[in-house]
Amino acid sequence: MSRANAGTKGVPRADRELQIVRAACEVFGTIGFAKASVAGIAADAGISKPLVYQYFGSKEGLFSACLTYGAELLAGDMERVAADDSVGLERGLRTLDGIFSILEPQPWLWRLFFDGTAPDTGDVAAVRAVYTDRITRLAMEGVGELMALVGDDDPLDVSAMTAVWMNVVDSLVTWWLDHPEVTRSEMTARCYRLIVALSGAEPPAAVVADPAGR
Amino acid sequence: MSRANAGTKGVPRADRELQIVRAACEVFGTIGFAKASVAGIAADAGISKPLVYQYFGSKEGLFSACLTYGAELLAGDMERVAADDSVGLERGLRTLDGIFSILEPQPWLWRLFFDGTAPDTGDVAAVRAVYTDRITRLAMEGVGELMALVGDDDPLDVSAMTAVWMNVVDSLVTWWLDHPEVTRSEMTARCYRLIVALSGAEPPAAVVADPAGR
DNA sequence: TTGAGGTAACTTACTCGAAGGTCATATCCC
DNA sequence: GGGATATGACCTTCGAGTAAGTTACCTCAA
Repeated sequence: MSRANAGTKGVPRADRELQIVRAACEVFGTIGFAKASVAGIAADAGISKPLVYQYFGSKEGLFSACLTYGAELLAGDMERVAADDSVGLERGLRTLDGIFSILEPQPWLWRLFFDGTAPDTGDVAAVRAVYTDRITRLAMEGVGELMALVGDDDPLDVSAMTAVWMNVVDSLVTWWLDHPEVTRSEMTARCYRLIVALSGAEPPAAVVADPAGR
Repeated sequence: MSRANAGTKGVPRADRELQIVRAACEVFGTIGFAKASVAGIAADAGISKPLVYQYFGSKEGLFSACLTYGAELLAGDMERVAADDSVGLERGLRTLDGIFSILEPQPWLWRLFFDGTAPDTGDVAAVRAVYTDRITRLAMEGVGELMALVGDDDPLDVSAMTAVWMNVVDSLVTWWLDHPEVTRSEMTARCYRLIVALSGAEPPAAVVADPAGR
């Protein structure tokens, strides 16, 4: 008796893992950890549930892998921007544009990181802590520079403003997801205008060719 | 044979419903709809699960009631602020302070509204739509005034900025929850300073007696 | 005044389905 | 044969929702 596709030593483990992780990222990032089912993810990836468990051990293990995959992409890009010599609002804009470029083909990656239904213990928490540290450090560095420019160096103020900044990014991405007809460059231009509107001062405009967004 | 406390016609329905809703708000707002269990909420409220179903019909029905309870409090206060004659950043600050005053004794109410794990269909969606409309209208009105002052009246820009503003509020509240030693008045003063730092321009300072927050 | 019936408040003990996780087995390549 | 890739069928747990019964208060006729 032959089982469908059983034993087909078709795909090397590393490739299969990546394929599963990509499918899982979309599901987790779209409907959240709690609502996602492993069987559904396996079906999306075109394989069976036991294979997921063989490779990732548990639903949490799979989520950890997804978190690592997505966060590494984002944190890497933010560090690249931070290594440039831009400061203040320009750095903020460049960071936003980098995030948009990564999220353009796979917008759900962002929500992976802010998923309130994911476990906050064990391996998942550890992975998240690593990347939260890396990203928060970058954000706080940038926000600190900005606030020093305007003369406020109260550490708690910087802390609160960092939280605000990270949520501003979150809200801009979320808004973008709700307006799929808006392109990445339009979105970056929009962020430029909003920042100008908020701050009054014009930051160097090197990031966007045309602030009107066309 | 006597069942524990069965038939004790202790509490009128309206009182009991309020008691259940309050307990449920805390649970839903703290761990989210998906992770919350009706049995757990019943236990917290000090009653049994079937009573919840008798009064609210389903888990979703209970959540709808919670949403209505919390959103009515918040929307009511925001409308009160909007009815004042403050504009621009001052109105933003007054709105924040009003939100803080409501959330001070029951901070979890805020999360109720932004819970991504709650169903987005049926009664819950309808209730949320009603309050989203009410609150977004107010926010967009305030943000629109502000952006008109700086000469940007692009509707999509106003829409995006409204999303940003609402998430800024969210992030400030969340930051506050993570720093329980900070009092409401300190928090309002902090918001004042952050807004000043962001905008450069000083808004009328009537909301806070001492911007240094002491 | 009393007690019988109606009804609201409340519970224990269950059903049932969905989803996490496991087992035994099949196929293929070296 | 041995190890890697893969699966259908199963077990188990958890939680939403239900059935059926229990107690207490209220009303009203005799």
